[in-house]
Amino acid sequence: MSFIQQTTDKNYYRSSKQLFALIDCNSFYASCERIFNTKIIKKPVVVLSNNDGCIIARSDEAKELGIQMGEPFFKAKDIITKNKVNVFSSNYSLYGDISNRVMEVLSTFSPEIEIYSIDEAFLKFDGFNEKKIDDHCKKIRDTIKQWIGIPVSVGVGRTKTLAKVANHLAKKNKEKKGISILLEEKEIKQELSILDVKDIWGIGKKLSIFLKSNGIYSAFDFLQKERGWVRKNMGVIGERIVMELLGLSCLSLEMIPNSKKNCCVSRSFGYPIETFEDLSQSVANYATRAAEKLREDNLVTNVMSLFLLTNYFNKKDLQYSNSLKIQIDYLTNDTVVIVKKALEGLKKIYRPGYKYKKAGIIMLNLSQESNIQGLFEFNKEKSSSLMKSFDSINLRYGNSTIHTAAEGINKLWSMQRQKMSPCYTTRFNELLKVDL
DNA sequence: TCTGGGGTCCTAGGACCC
DNA sequence: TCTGGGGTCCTAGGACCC
Repeated sequence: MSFIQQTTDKNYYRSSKQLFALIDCNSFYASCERIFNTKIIKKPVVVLSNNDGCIIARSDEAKELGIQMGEPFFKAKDIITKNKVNVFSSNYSLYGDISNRVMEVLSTFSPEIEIYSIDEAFLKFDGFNEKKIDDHCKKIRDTIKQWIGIPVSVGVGRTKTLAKVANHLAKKNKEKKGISILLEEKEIKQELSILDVKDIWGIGKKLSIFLKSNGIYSAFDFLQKERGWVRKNMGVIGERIVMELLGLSCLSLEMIPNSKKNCCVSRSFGYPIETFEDLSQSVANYATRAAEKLREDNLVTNVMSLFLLTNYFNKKDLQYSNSLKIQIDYLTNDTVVIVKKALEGLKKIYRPGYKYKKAGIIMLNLSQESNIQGLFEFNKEKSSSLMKSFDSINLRYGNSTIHTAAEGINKLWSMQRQKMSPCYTTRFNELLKVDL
């Protein structure tokens, strides 16, 4: 028996009182660039990943030109030049700051908010009069646009997954004007029957290929499958998606962000690098940043993983990749210790004769700093006062004002970001430079 | 020439124990 | 010759997300 047969009588679509709204900023990074550069409004805009490698955000005008998400920049270069597309390197401090402002405004519209990503948040609309929801959504959209200058889409449903579906419709159908409220059973079924399985939240590339090879093309087709089949082939995740699409909420609003379990710092190099010297400078730099990130969140660890790899796109070159798990004898977030351990690890997995493309560090099994106790109290205090000075100097005078000797001075390996906009909202000095 | 970065969760299978 | 079975814990890898 399929899920839908089992559940039709129970009429889940009407049973739940709770409502979720998903607010999603349209082409977020491109929209951020537009706030401070009015000349590019209504013009095609794309934003590139680190190293100006891939296209990671596109304005509607850029989408219409056929530029694909995730497409390598060099492949789209012809279309970009021909159509005078405005191109920006990513400027995460700008986007992060704008995101905080958007979230702050959103939180005035409901006491229950989950910040889901840099450009998305779920709000809970419990106890709202359904007739007034549309007005409320309009107000959200207008306020964010007016106060911050970012266009958003709003989708409302009885589960997070249905709110995602609604948001998808709000974005896709122009006549909806950025708002879609999906609560009526008939309408839900209608929309699910034309929703491609690949567009369901939680179903990615692999699963959608698998589903289509089994004759499942729409979300509605998916709901026709027997429960046992879904469980067997897609595990609990598949089952959960089905329940959510049927209006049975399985995913709750996470108002308090869980503390991070891992923390990764990795970059592709601006140029392929071969020497141990260059590689160790980059690893020292990533380890330094990783330690800083831990201190920002008051976290510590005693285990980390180091990895490095060559460019697998470059078929002519010899390929090598390796990773190493590194244990530290005590919990720490001390830059000096973490850099030292990372470099010791690098010696073990570095092999000469390869052109390295990327390296990174993952801090694992993170726990709260307050957990440090016992034998290492002495070291802890000494280290944390040094690290505090380290962090406050870098905060005041800019990143990497102070750094460990291992990071080196000639950063040949560092990223290329040729088209970056100024950090309008976060770095006064840079703004001055530009204005002058 | 040029192909991102940072996360989460789930599962299968091995190690180990009694 | 014949060599248990069930439980737990850990880890690597795969899938997904933005």
